[in-house]
Amino acid sequence: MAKRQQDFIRAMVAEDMKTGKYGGRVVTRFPPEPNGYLHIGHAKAICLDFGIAQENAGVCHLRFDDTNPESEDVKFVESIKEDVRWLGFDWGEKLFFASDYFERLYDFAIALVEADKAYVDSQSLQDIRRGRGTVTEAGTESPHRNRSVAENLDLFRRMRAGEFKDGEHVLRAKIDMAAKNMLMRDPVLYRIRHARHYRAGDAWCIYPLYDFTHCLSDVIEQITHSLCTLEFKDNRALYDWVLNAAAIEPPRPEQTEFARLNLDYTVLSKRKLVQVVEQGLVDGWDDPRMPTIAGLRRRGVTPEAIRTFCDMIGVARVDSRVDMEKLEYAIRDDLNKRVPRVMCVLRPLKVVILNYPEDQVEELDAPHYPRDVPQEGSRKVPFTRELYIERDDFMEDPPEKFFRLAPGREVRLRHAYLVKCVDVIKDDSGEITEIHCTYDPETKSGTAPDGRKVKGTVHWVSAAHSLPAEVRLYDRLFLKADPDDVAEGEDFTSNLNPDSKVVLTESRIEPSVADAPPGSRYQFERQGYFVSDVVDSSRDNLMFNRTVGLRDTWAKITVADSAEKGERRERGGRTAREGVTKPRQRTVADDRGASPKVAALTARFAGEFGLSDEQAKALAGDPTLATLFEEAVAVHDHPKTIASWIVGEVSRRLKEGEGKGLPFTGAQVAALVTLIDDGTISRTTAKDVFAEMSERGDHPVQIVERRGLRQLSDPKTIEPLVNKLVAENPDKAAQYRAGRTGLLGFFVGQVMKESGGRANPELVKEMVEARLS
RNA sequence: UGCCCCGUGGUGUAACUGGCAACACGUCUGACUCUGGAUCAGAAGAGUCCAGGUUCGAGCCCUGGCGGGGCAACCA
Repeated sequence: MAKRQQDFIRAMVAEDMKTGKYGGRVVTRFPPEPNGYLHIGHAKAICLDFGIAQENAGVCHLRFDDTNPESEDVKFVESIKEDVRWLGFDWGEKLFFASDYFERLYDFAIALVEADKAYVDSQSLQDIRRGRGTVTEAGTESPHRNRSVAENLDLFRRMRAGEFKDGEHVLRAKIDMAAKNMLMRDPVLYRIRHARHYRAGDAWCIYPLYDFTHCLSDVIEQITHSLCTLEFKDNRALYDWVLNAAAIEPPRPEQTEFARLNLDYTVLSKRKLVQVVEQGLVDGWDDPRMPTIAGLRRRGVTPEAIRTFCDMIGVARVDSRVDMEKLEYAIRDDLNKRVPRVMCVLRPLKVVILNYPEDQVEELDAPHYPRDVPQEGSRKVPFTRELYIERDDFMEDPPEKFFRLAPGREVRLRHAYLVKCVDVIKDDSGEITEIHCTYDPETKSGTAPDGRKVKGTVHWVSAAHSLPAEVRLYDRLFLKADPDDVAEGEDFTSNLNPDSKVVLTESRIEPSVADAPPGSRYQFERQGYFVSDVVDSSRDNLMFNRTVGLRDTWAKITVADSAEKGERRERGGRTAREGVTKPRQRTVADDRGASPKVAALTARFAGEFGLSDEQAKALAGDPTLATLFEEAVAVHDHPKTIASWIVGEVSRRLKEGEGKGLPFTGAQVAALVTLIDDGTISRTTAKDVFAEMSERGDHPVQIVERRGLRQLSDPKTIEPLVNKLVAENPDKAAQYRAGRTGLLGFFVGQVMKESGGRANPELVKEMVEARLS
């Protein structure tokens, strides 16, 4: 079974399920603020939140994070619900509103005040800002920071009671005005706003802020995994602080961040989307060029395609920009399998079949799907003397690789006869107005009885029977993959693609589509996927939106040819993150940052023990490590090995342990190194022993004896292992002998694993090399 | 400039506890075809930002650089 590749979040959830951290529960939430429309970036989050719940038999809540009365509205609540449902997700009964928690949040706040962990600040907005300091300078404490609990309580209650005007007071957490993390500099928790809330009405005049609301809402709803985007990374400390302050014990909700989606040639920030709509640069929120769910829907994209796309792009912690091609692939892949084919001529060119009877009409059978799509259905297409074909499908003077119609050439009319161009009619200005052809009545099957081959097939409609239609061709909204890549003084709107919408009003479509309801999707053969517009299209006024074009290798050839004539495109080559390294200048001596004491110690370690400057500095810089090192070298005189163990393994341990200290002494480290030096254990084993030592503080010698970890250095013990492995992997052995020497690692690694890490790796390596040579 | 996060083919993601750098999109061949679509077969393309170090062995561990992003709303 090919297991689906897991992203780091799914791996984490799986781990939590395994360890029973939340007793097997998985509860996620999708928490939009009802102040705008959802876009494809939200779709990624929705697929994650709902997807992970689904996969783990959990639930996902839809929670509106509606704590800002000034920007929120029911209309957004409704559109968000519609979009989530349309995407195919179901929140069941789990529809929540943060505004419904106002009373409970207020109680939490009161408790915080009572615990002296929050206070009412009466400074002006400007003073609060000023007092926060900057990223490089600590903030200053508010003069009101030390108000008594009783006074704070009184003030906060009166804030709620409406005794003050907007901005007169705020409730702030009492944390640390000097915190490196700006969010921890006594963040504002509540503010006064005499504004009507779309849901809570006038019940409140104080409103909680995000950092206070979100984490406690998660607690109220018993969320287990609170997933959000990377820009909330720094907020996590505050999230945890509030939970601690509210005395919420684990298992409790935990926040995990992932990278938001960036898509090529479009923008996905609420602010910018608002801007293009409000400046009238697009035709509203559901303009098919918009990356909004509403826009994509109107464009004809299916929810399945969006979900597939979200699966394809994965989830990670790195900012990235996804190719538009990936979305287009997902759309085509889905539509190919499900939509009927019809013929529509976008830019008509009249064709007269000279030898076809004037008033004859043949109803030709045309299947709705090609052979390779397992769907049934067909329709009749009327064939007559006068037809339209695509202007692009005729060239008077065609290049080599042009397979379509040209003077003297024969092509197949899709689902109909072979026709040959015999004449080209032009008007006074030289514009081609009409093509004259003859047809071969023997070729109704689409093939010629005499076996002659035609390379090209073109689509067509009957001039008399076809229906007029408007077709809108949509393309990427921006000219540049990164719309923000602009010259000084310009903004992203200067990168707008002027041709992102091309309206064709002269198009002709086959009559079979006449009665299909708006929103019907088709593939217009050889063109692309289209949908009849849900708002504009009607029986008498057919209008279609292009969802996405077909893959077009002909277009690629044309582009390539013209590029060949002009300058060659630059290919390959790294531009983005080229790491240029300046030569290192710094030495221990000129290390300005270090205190004199540390510098002296560094110099002593380097001099006395012959350590590298880097190593010496690493040791000297941390008192715990320095002491440990001195203890160890006093017992065992191998400073270099000891130093590398301490700098490498011990320091890592120290970081992971988060200030808990080390359960072992320098003497124990020395003992461990001694075991390595005298060959008692392999280094592989030593790491294992070290792990146990730092877990429980046992003496390495005891660990080795108890677990029987002595190194295997006898070739006779190792040989059978090597032989067995080589016998079991004849193909790999052959590849190795053929020169794929990278496989050495595989063989050595396997033997090491087989021996429980006890084999002497050098010996193993030698033996494997000898055995395979 | 302080703190935090992150650097793997052109793009997005994988790589178990250090052990064959994998998958998808895109690109390029070829086959097939009544859609220059789809499908099928195949290929090219990274030695993992750089420099050191530890190790038999490093994308993964350590040190230092470089590069990108986030944070100074009474927004979320």
